[in-house]
Amino acid sequence: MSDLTAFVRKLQCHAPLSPTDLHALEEVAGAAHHFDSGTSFAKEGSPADRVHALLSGFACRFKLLPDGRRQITSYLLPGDLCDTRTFALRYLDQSICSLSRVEVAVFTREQIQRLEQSPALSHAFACSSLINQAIARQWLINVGQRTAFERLSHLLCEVFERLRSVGLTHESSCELPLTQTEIADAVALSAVHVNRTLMELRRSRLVYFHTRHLEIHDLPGLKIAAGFDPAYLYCGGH
Amino acid sequence: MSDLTAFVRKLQCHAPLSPTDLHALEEVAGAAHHFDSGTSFAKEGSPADRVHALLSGFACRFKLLPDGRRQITSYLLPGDLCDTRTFALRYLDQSICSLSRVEVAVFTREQIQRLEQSPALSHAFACSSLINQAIARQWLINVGQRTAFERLSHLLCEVFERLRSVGLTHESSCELPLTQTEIADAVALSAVHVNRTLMELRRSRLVYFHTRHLEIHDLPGLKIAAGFDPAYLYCGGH
DNA sequence: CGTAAAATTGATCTGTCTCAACGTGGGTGG
DNA sequence: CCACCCACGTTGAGACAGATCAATTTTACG
Repeated sequence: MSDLTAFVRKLQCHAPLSPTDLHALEEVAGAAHHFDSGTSFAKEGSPADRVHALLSGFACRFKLLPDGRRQITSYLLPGDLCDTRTFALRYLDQSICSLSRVEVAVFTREQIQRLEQSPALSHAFACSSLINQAIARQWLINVGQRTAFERLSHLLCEVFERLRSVGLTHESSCELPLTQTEIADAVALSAVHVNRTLMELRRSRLVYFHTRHLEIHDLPGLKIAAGFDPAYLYCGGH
Repeated sequence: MSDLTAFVRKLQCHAPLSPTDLHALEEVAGAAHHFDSGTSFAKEGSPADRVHALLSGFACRFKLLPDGRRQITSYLLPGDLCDTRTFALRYLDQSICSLSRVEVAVFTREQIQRLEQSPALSHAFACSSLINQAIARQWLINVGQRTAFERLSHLLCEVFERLRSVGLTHESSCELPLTQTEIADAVALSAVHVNRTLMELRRSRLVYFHTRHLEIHDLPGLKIAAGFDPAYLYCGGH
């Protein structure tokens, strides 16, 4: 039996789930799949016949350019769900790859249809999709307009808030199983410059990131440096 | 009575619409709204109680940073539709602003619900949302990984294909009512550099853009320069 | 026509990249 | 349990794509 805590907690940010809803989710989620770090469990060009929910660990969507440049277009954190309307298109336009050991619930079209008969679940799925779109737009703003320092600050604020909404932070720290290269490909900087900028964040006494562990020393300061407004994450509640 | 041609044509790329569907659309679209260039007809922070479809003209979503930097996060071209699930969230996270004189159909929640009772329309709306998401991801890749020359090439390829799918191109030219500044804020370059790069595209005999009119002299060459793969636009058909 | 917005061009500056070397820590096999 | 190894992180120096600043020209439009 897999642990749906993060997933359920995230959905409950958007709509109160009835015991029936919870039961339906549990039944359908069934046995979760486990994948090691670095596994592409959804592949660009393959049929769009499954929807994934990440139960634990980190994953990402990305695209490779022919010459090797890579852009990570989103991080999937515990509780995150792919768009339930994916079935409308024939094939996936991007791969999803685990960045750590992950636990993934896989839903078929029929299962999603069944779940969406519950207004609460249907509403929560819709919110989830819209928020993912808002996050994607924020990433575009990040990469398009912000300096390296602001960019990293913003990304760290966002990830911290998203993890907090599913209970995966302590007071002001969290696990962040990402290499500096994986951060670099998300914010569109070189790994070298990410390293230098993380140093600068440390020197500014805002953030300390080491061995996949993030400590935020001054969250208000970090938010100001980033120009971070958490409204788009709708973590507050219904 | 407003002209739904572009909108209908776009939906028909995704699902064959029955006469009943067409009739329902026409009835509901009713009188379109007209706005002059530079009008924000949907405002960040305002209640998400309407869905817009652009019938003619150009518009964009954007976000301003406090110090004036602006990122355009998407262009809305004739036939484009905002996500029909917008109602799931309380307020809009971005403004939509016309870039030319536009004609906009406005739908209420009830109208969308009625339309979505048709499986064909519901499917077409879902496709539309997913394609908009794919476009947003392409823009992130564009801004994150491509050089100025590739970036502009890619944007022009994309816009040209999108306009072509709604019949708004001639053999190899189209109207593009955008200033170089508006292009600059979409691809995250300075207006000066957009200008220089457009010159370079011209010198390369790929593209000639002048007085809001785009002529593509070598579409295959432009696609290669851009690394453009139109699959994500699903313009082909069902 | 006159005027303001948009496009064009040149000169200079800078944030970030690239290349290259070196440090470090955790896992593996002997 | 030690030694090696490899991925990851760190640091320095130099290069460059694109930004910025500042004219000047062209275009759109009342």
